[in-house]
Amino acid sequence: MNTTASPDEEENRLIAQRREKLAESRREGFDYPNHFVRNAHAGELAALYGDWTPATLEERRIRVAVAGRLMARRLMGRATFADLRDFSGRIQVYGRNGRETEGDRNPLDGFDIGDLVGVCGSLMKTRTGELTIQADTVSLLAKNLRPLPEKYHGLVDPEQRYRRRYVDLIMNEETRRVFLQRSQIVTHLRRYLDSLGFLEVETPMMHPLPGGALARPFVTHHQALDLDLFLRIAPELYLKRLIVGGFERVYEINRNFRNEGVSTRHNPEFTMLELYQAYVNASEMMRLTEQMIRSAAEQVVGRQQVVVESREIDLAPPFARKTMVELVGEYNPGFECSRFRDAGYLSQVLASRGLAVPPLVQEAGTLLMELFEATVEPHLFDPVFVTDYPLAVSPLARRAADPFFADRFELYIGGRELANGFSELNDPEDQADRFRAQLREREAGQDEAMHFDQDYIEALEYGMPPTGGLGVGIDRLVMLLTGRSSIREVLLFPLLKPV
RNA sequence: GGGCCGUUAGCUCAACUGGUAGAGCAGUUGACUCUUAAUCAAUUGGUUGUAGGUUCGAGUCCUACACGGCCCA
Repeated sequence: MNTTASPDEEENRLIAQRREKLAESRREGFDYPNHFVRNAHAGELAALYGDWTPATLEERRIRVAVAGRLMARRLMGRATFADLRDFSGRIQVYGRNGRETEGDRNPLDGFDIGDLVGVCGSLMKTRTGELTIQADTVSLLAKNLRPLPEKYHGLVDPEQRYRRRYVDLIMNEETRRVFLQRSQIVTHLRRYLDSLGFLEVETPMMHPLPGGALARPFVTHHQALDLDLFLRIAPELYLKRLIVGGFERVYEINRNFRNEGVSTRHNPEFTMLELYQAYVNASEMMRLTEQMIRSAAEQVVGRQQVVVESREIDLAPPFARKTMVELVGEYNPGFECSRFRDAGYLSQVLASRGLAVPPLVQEAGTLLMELFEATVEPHLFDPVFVTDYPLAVSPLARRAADPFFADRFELYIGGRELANGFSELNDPEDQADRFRAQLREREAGQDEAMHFDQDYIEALEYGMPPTGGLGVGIDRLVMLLTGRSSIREVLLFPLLKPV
């Protein structure tokens, strides 16, 4: 490993000073020890001893050993107060000259804010009644060489918060809370599905053929096999192979990769929950979706209401259910709902809204979807299941009673698409036809269209039970439940261009 | 991809119509034995994102580029 400091590190005098302090500590025997044993966590002490009287504390002499990061220091002559923080929370440490084990030295002397230290001492209360560790010894566990941001404002610059998330996490309680909640949400979803008898599985992230969604993939290459592979855009086709195999309830929570732009709502890699349940249909998937979201909100946020853009959203089921045509009519005054199959009419409506129609798109279903996305989607604030999606935009979903539509829905909350589900197409001949239609779109230049997956067709030919499927965007769900409006606020390390 | 905004000390921010780059925190030195954004005094610290241009003179005006934020597609 290269241990020479780079030029800019040598230039910064604050870092240089601390390097010198580290060198001094090394001369005194410091060697990044790992033998410090804690007997308490900082944030738990108040609950355990907070209501003891000063006299009782003095009498019982509760000995504690805690470890964490020094977050603040207040020097009062021969007395020093410091804030020590570990994952559980904060405790105040008091150091004073003339304590038994340290001679006339203050045990808190010589440390910098940001240092990781182990503190041994006994509990006491200050004049203001704050539970505090009176330190006998404070030992350095790891040196903070790069000064922390200012204590009051913390780290504010979004770019620095994303690039140096570790500093953001040290400094900002709010950031810690969001990612703690993200973890709790994912854990909760797993428990919830496990309790319903779902089996968590892991399917390939590297696909010889991208499939399961309409998106442009990332390409990678396997050297030994001299084989191009695609980072998966969706696990769907593999999960349904498992349904064929007899696993009747499966789910996967994992990353998908789509080669698209980066924005407040898109990151090239994002996390999806996909689940499949044999012998149920899309209606059952809607019920599962609303119950699962309600339960996540209750468990993690503590209530069924969340606030998005200072508007409260009630997540109590059942969510509204409306058809796409119905909604297009609702948000486009004068729209003649009965003409939804009329491609010419739909093109005309789109044009009158100033929406350019791509030349590739002529099918009524695709045009209806365009119109929906442009004029309805952003307004869907309260939870609503949009049902009756056009078959033309649903190549993996079962036909509805009216074959213009698929038995498919999407859930919208807060103007964002949160979930997508349908009754899975299990007729191999129909599926082969749909793949062929996708191929025609590819040939016409639509590079997000699907490929023909012969192995998947063969899987269906073994017989797949009627199945309901669901995909939930985990990042968006976390945004909803934590009240964040940018996906970067719920990704620990969002993609940024290298500087 | 387009529009608007931003980039100044380690961090958070100032700097009028172009005229000597400042403050708070952090750091350093000193005072102070119950502070908690401790306080008081002194003090160090800058290639103003990068590269050009205009000008007697540019943090400020112009051009390009880099990175980011917000909005739109």
